[in-house]
Formats: sequence, C-alpha cells, structure tokens
Amino acid sequence: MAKLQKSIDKRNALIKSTIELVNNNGFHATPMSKIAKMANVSPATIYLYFENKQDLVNQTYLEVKSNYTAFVFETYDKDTSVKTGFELIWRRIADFNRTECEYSFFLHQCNNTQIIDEPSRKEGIRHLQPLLDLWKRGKQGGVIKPISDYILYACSINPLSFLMMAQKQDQFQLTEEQVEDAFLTAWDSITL
Amino acid sequence: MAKLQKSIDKRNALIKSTIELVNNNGFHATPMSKIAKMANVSPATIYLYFENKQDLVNQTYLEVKSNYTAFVFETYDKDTSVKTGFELIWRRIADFNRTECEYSFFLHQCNNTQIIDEPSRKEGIRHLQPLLDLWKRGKQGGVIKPISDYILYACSINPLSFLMMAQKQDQFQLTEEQVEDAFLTAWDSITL
Amino acid sequence: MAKLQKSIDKRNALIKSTIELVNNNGFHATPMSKIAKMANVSPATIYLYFENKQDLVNQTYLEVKSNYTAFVFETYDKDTSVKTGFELIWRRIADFNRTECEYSFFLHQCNNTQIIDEPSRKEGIRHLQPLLDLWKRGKQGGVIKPISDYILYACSINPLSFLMMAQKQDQFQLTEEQVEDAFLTAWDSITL
Amino acid sequence: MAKLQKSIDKRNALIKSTIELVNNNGFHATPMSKIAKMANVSPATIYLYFENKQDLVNQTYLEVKSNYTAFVFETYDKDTSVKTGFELIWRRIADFNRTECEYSFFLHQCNNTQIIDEPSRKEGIRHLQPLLDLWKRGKQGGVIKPISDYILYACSINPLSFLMMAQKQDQFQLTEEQVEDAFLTAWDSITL
DNA sequence: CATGAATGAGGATTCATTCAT
DNA sequence: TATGAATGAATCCTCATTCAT
Repeated sequence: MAKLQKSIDKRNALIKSTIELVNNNGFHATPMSKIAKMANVSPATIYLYFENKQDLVNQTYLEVKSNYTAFVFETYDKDTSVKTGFELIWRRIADFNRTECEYSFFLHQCNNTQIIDEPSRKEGIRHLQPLLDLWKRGKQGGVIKPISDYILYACSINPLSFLMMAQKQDQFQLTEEQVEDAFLTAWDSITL
Repeated sequence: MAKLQKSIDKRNALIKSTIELVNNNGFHATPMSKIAKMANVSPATIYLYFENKQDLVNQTYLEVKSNYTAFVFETYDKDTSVKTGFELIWRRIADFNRTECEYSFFLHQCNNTQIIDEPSRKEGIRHLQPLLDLWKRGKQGGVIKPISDYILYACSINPLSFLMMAQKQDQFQLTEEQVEDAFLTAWDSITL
Repeated sequence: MAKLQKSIDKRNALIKSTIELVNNNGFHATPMSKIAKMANVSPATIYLYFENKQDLVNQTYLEVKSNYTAFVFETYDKDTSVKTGFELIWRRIADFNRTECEYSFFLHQCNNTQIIDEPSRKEGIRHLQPLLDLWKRGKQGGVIKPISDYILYACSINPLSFLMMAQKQDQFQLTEEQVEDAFLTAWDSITL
Repeated sequence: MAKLQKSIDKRNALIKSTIELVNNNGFHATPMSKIAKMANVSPATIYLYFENKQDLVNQTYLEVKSNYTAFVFETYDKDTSVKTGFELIWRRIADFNRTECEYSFFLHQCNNTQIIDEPSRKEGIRHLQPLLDLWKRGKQGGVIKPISDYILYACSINPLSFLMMAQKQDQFQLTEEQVEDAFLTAWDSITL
C-alpha cells in the first residue's frame, strides 16, 4: 500500500504541475522535462503513469473537469424550486471560477483550443446534466425560456468564464457586487 | 505597381495561411514551413514580411481584429435609438460569427490563449468603443442596466463566441431561429 | 562509476573534436552537427554537457589553456637562476608548440580572434605568472631589461607562436637547430 | 569616366565596409547583406564587383596588404646602412600598427585564421622583400645574426602585431616610450 | 550598371520519447 | 518502480546567392 500511495502522489504531482505550466505557457510551450522537474520526478517516470504527452493532458483535463462537476453539484438538491436550484448551481460555478481559478483557467484553455482530443472535448455541456434537467423542468413550468440549452448556457453560465478570463488578464475585477450584478443578468436572460 | 501588388499578395497569402493553420492546429503546432508551403512561398520569404513567428501572429491578429471591428460597425449609425443601435451591432457580430467563422474562430483562439503578446491582447473590449458609448447612453436613459460593461459584454456579446465554438465543434447548429432566440436573450439580459 | 566515466569520455571527445574542427575550419564554419558526428554523439547530446556553442568553445579554450600552463610550468623550480629558469620555461613552451601543435594552434586562434568571450580572453598573459615573477626578479637583478612584461613577452615568447603558425602553413620548418637560434635570439632580446 | 569613377567608389566602399565589419565580428559573422548596407549598396551589387564572399575578402586582404607594404617601404632607401635601414622600416611598421590600426588589425586577423585562401596567405613574408634583402646584407656584413629570416621576423617585426593586439584588447598601452623599448629589444634580438 | 525580392540549403537548438541500469 | 543519459526528428531562423526588372 505504501507503494501504491507513493504512485498516486506522483501522479497527482504530475497533474498539478501540468495544470500550472500549461496555464502559464500553453500546451506546446510546456516541455515534459519541465513538468517532470516541477513534480520532482524524472522525465521517464511520466511515461509510467501516462502514455504520452497528449494522454497526460487529456487525463488532466478529465480529472479537472470531474472535480469541477463534483464541486458544482456538491450542494445541489434536485427537489428545490427552479429559481433556487439555478441560483445554487450558478453560485457554485461562480465560486469555482473565483476560488479555484487555476482549475477554471485550465478548463477554459482546454475548452477553447485544440489542446484536447476531440473525443474528450466533444461531450459539450452534458457534464452539467442536473442543470439541464433543471432547465427542462423550468421550461415545462414556464419559468425558463423554451430555447436551446446551448443558448441558455451561453448567456447564463459561460459569461462567468469570460469574466474570469478578463480578471486573469487584469482588465476587470470580479468583486462580490459584480457577482450579484452578473447573477441578476444571467437570471433575467434565461427567464420568461 | 506590379511588384508592390505582388508583395501585398504574398503578405495576404501568408496571413490567410496563418489563420487557417493556427485554427486547425494551434500556434505551436503550426510550423513556419507549413505556413510558407500553403502560401506558395519559401520559408525565408516570410521573414521579408514579418520579423518572426510571433510578429506574424500578432500582425495577423491585429488585422483580423481590425476587419472584425470594421465589419461590426460598418452599418452603424450612432444617432439611432439604443435598442435599434444595439440590435444592429449585435446582428452584425452574429453575422460575422456565422459567415466569417475562420476569422472569428481565430480571434477567439487568440483572445483565450497565450498566443498573442500581452500588449495586443490587453486592449480588452475597447475596440468596441461605439458599443460602449451606446451602452453609456442606454444607462443614462434608463434602458440598459447600470452595471459594468464587462458584464454587459459577457452576457450579450460573448455568448455569440461560445455558440460559434459549439457549432464549430458540431455540438450545436446556429440556425436563423437560434439567432433570434439568442438575440432576445441577450437583450433581456442587459435591459432593465 | 562506469556511467560517470562514460560521461567524461563523451565530454572529452567533444572537446577534442571541437579543437580539431575549429582548427581546420574556424569557429563559425564548424557546425555543431559535425562536432557531434566526429565525437560519435548525437547533436542533442552536446547540450547535455555544454550550454551552447559559445560555451563549448569557451570551455574548450579554458581547458586547453590550463593544460598549456600546467605543461609549461610542470618542471619549473622557482629557486633557479633567472637564466636557467627562463630557459626552462621557454623550452617547455617551445616543446608545447612543437609537440602539441593541435593545442597550441587552437590557443593561437582563440587569442587572435573574436571567438572567445571577452572575459575569458581579457586575462592577457597573467596565466604565466611564474614567468612574470621570474622577470621581476631578473629586472631587480639587472639581468632582464626594465621594460613592460608585454614587450618582453612579445619579443621572447610570442615569436614561438608565430613560428608555429608559419610551420603549420608550410612556410617554415622548426627544426632543433632553429629552436636553438630562436632561443638565443629571445634571450638576447630581453637581457641587458 | 564618370561611370568608372562611380564604380571605383562603390568597390572602395565595399572594401572599407568589409574591413570594418570583419574586424568587429569576424568573417563568418559578417553577412553580405550588412556589408552591402554599410556600403549603401544592394547585396546584388556586390556580385558585380566580386565573384563571391571569399573573393571579396581575398581581394580586400590583398589590397590592404599592398597598402601596408607600400606604406612600410615608402620612405625606404636601400643604400643606407643596415642599422639605419632597419630602423626606418621598423618604425614605419610601428607607425602603421599604431595609426592604421583598422588595417593592421584586419591583416592580423587574416594572417592568423583560416579566413583567407591558402594561395593568398601562403606568400609568407615575401612581400617584405626589401627588408629580407637588407637582412641578407646585414648577415654578410656580420651585423645581423645568420639565422632564418622567419626567426628574425618573428623576434623583431611580429612583436609589433602582438602589441597592437594587446592594445586593441585594452591590456596594454603602446606609448611612445614603449615603442622605444620595443625597438631596442628588436634590434638587440637580431644583431650579433 | 543597379537593385530588391526571393529562395534553398544549412545551422543552432529543443523536445518527446526511449533504454540501460 | 524509477531514473538520467541519450537521441532523432523537428523547428525557427539566417544567409550567400540569383534573377526579373
């Protein structure tokens, strides 16, 4: 078990290093050797845990995305009202973007570039299934606009990614107050 | 003139090739040699027109962005009502995203990665100054929500980028009807 | 130890190849790839031992120079008479120029071109400190002319470099007899 | 004639630029394009005057060397005494090294590297024929040591090159007084 | 005679990946 | 399992030289 433990530690260290370095330099400007060095590991060791560089990033992506989804729905209860449920999810996503910005920036990079294999990325917004279910309920209840989930997402959730990016680029400060503004705007946009 | 013409042709061909290849493979996975080949030019010739790879992409970015801005405001008349003006601009942006998707995808890539030099990217949304002016008027007139331009942008304009991306990844079809839905959603989100 | 040994072997092979190729073609006409090939090593391997081409040549220079100095003073005893001491050193330098002409030619190239970094070259003739000390003693004893060490060096030691060069270019044969002539001339030139 | 004049001007400008740039950067670090630019000429124009880069440097070398020889013997009268004649020549060479250091440094570079074609360089010290003749007379008259001209040259003339180099590298200042010291040393070295 | 644009060949350097230990 | 050394295949960029004008 000690051995297995050690292995998981190394794998985690590699994934952490990958996120940090890819965030700062981009995928192609991040050499395996640097990832190895930051994880205190030999370059060759990476290949014990991952097939190749692409696999390393793919797995990192999937892991971060799964963390994201878990975080977003951690406190969600599907039996609440549509409005309460949406607000809960939306605020969790906002929290994630603000407090876990390493992760959210990494996801954003992957979602908006050719870094990740098509298969991994093609899943679209299906990982937010509980939110989609909620929207379905909202549409049936006449609360949410009867339009494509992609548009709902684009107008209510995706703006948080943009604001996180703008903050990262020092163009904008995402204060508490701004989050309130953003929430109301999001809610207005998707409701009838 | 024939000579100068030829030069401009080559420069244009290089920029076109850059856009296409960077769109498909990303900046670092696009060798200068491929750009040259696609432009029917020797690799060395690129350096007659651009200082280096970074300069090539920077200039390409600035050129595309300038095309984008020109297109967006081409039909704009600043003396219309806020609603009319916004709709006009919004629809031009939507058109650009749909018909010039090579360009808009390239811009999106650049805006969301480390490809471009800080200075070029840091300009933020200032290139949309007429829109910002319109929003200012709208805020004064009690039509537009009195919130940060970045939030207004994130909720009303940026969604178009996301939808373009989703379409590019075959997750979504941006039909005429969807555009109507998206516009109403955008308008609802930013108005009081 | 086997591993370390191997490393040192490779480094030595690289330095040896560098000397030979730079001697025959000059610094800039010597590609790293040829150095690698001659050392039976991949081009990339060079960069495990040296930072870059400049560093490779700098280190080679320093190493050769240090060999030179060691050789020159190997048999020197600072308690001899000025004449005996000078003759000993002079003959060692002559020997080095004749038997290690690969080395001495390389040094000569470096000393007379812009190949080497200023810092490495600027040391001047200080590496011959024991000889300078001897001259000091000789000046105090009224044996050696009370003139600049640089002139003493130029007239008594540097001629050997010139003769080595002339021999290398097949203009001249540095026979035993010529060495005797050269020594007497050198001695005459620096003594009162 | 106007045309011919112009041509000679360009050729001279090219040779001048070559000297300056090769002095500062070395042969291989001096691109033809820079030579052309410094001479206010198109790169292609160089090839109207010289066959290729090697030819340009060879011709530059021969021209500078010929200037050198002319300068050295300009004031020489072969009917003086050996001592007077030698002193005259030696001082002209010293002057050249001090006042025309661009030229003398260039010559030194060429003489001590692989820059120049063998044929051009192989001439050795034959260009100093009047000096060799003088030495011959001196040997017959029992004034000059009966040893190889190369050794005489190495000990009496070549030191000036070394001192010029040392000065160029800021290790040494070649003052009037030092020149006197150097002359006496040179004379002592070659006389019986 | 003069040129600026164009280029093919080549060179320094990097990096994902492998392999002997 | 873990590694450091090693490398071949790229990649960016430069430059001597040519050619259409």
